[in-house]
Amino acid sequence: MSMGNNYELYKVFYWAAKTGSLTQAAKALYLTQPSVSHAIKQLEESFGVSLFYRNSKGVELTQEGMVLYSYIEQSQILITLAEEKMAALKNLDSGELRIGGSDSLFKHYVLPYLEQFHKLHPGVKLHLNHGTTPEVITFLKEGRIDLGVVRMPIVDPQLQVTESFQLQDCFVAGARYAELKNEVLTLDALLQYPIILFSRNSRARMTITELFHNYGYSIKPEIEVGSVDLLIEFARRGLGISYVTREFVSKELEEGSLFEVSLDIPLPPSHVGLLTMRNMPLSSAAKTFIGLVK
Amino acid sequence: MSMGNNYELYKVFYWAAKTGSLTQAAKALYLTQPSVSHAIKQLEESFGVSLFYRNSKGVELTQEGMVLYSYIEQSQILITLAEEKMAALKNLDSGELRIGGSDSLFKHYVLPYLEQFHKLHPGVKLHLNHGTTPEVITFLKEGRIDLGVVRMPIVDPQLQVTESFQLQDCFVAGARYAELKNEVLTLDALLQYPIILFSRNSRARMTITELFHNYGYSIKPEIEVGSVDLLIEFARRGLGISYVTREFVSKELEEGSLFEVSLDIPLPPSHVGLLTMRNMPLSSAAKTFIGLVK
DNA sequence: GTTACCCATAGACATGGTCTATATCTCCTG
DNA sequence: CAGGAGATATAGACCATGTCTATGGGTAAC
Repeated sequence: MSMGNNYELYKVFYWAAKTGSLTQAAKALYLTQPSVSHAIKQLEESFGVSLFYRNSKGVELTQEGMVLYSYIEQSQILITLAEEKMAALKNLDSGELRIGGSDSLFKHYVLPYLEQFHKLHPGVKLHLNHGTTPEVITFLKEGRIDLGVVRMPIVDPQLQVTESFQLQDCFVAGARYAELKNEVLTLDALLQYPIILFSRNSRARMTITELFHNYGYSIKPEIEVGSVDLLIEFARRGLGISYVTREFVSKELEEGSLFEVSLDIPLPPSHVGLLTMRNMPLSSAAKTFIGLVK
Repeated sequence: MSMGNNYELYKVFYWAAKTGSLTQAAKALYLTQPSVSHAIKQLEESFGVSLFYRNSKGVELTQEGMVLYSYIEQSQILITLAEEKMAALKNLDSGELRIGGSDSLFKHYVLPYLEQFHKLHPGVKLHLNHGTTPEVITFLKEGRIDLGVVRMPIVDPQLQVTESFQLQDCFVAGARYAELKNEVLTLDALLQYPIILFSRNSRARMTITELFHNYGYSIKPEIEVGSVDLLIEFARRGLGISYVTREFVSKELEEGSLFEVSLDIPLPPSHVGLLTMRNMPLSSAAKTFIGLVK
């Protein structure tokens, strides 16, 4: 009575019962007939019960064998489904990809990659969770997202950071300030104009504030807004000069509804990073997506 | 991509996921922690996917691991149920016993054993299929019954016969023929009385016919009936002398409503045999029942 | 009678699962 | 901050056991 069989035996039993032949079962399992015979015997001895009638045509389940089969069949089917499902997850025929980040980064930066990814792997469900950088980091640590897309720099020993893309922030203005189009302004000159900045707690805002401070100036916005779309819109309507990421206004720059205001100092580039948990395995979907971005 | 894992790995995975700890899983499976660690790693490599996050407190399922677990959990539960069920069948806490035979043998011979068996193993369902000897043999060969209870002799190479009990056939009469009570009749004398026999195709009928034939007589019944009950009833009512199995009329003999008619020749005993298929494994229930009878 | 197809058995062999020993990491505690 | 407790990972040795080949026996069909 050593209950607790090697579960491998059930696989053999399943095929023997299903095919009604130890020989056929052996072929299905890429084994030899004696191996199957031996396996069935082991099961029978462990249960102390005969599972098959042996006859010249093959084997047939006994009453007890049928009882066992009724359980094992379901069990084996589930395992087969599990293996298929795992293969699907691996091949990205299925599964999900959960990304966290800010709306503007999603819209202007992540979207094309997502489209590409979705085209390649339409079976993978996409979940976008928007939030601020600290929120995204929390999501990551709670396992609610697979990766985060945020502005650099991030310093957190638990996080793996992949700097993936460089963005260039700049000042832009609309037709109202057309006279600045071919000028190169000093900081002092710039500050004569009304400035529109992103709200106080954003990384871009902190960066530009610090930069001006280093040059001995203090930048105080006329207008503060909470979304990149508003930064763009206000600049277009001539309410002031907006500090935005150049890549996010490429359309407006092309069509001429906005132009870049040149300065006599270089503005620091900002980096976008992909955040993942360090020492945590990535899902196939996340791995593939990151590969796509790089 | 060598899909087709050793199913034993799923058992390990199940316990690791269930306990949230490789160490605990190892204890549950009577393995060491490195063995479990190794097993999980094999699964992960075969799927090309991480199944667990490892942390200092133990392990936690990844998204993919959860998917796998949702299948494997059911599968393992089914296997556990299967093993419990098989143990129950072995212990005769469950299962069924299917016996074929004639109604009279059931009533007069098998019943006490069935009662005893049922008392010992109330979980085993009993199925009685009545039929003639050839029918019972057919049932056996078709696997519709586990064993048959019939009169001997049976000659069939496919059948295993266990002679289990000896019955003595005899002639009995009722009050109407009270004058024979202390007589010892010759066959000749007996044949002066009306004889009641079982129907033509029964083994008892053939036996007695042949016996008389060997002594140079021909026995021709006044009345032929199709059941033992009628044989008894007719004799009691004085319609003639019935040839019955003594053990089947023990009650009537005791209470005096019938008495045995002695003859000057010995009547051959008849044997009841338990029939099973030769070279076919017996269910636990059948094995136990046969043991009980012997 | 003979062929062909089953399953059972025996015994040799080698794969691979399991072990011990050790490393590494994290968390918690004094 | 050092050190202990407890978690998993790794390396390497060993031997159990699963698998094979070879063979036997039985039955059905031609």
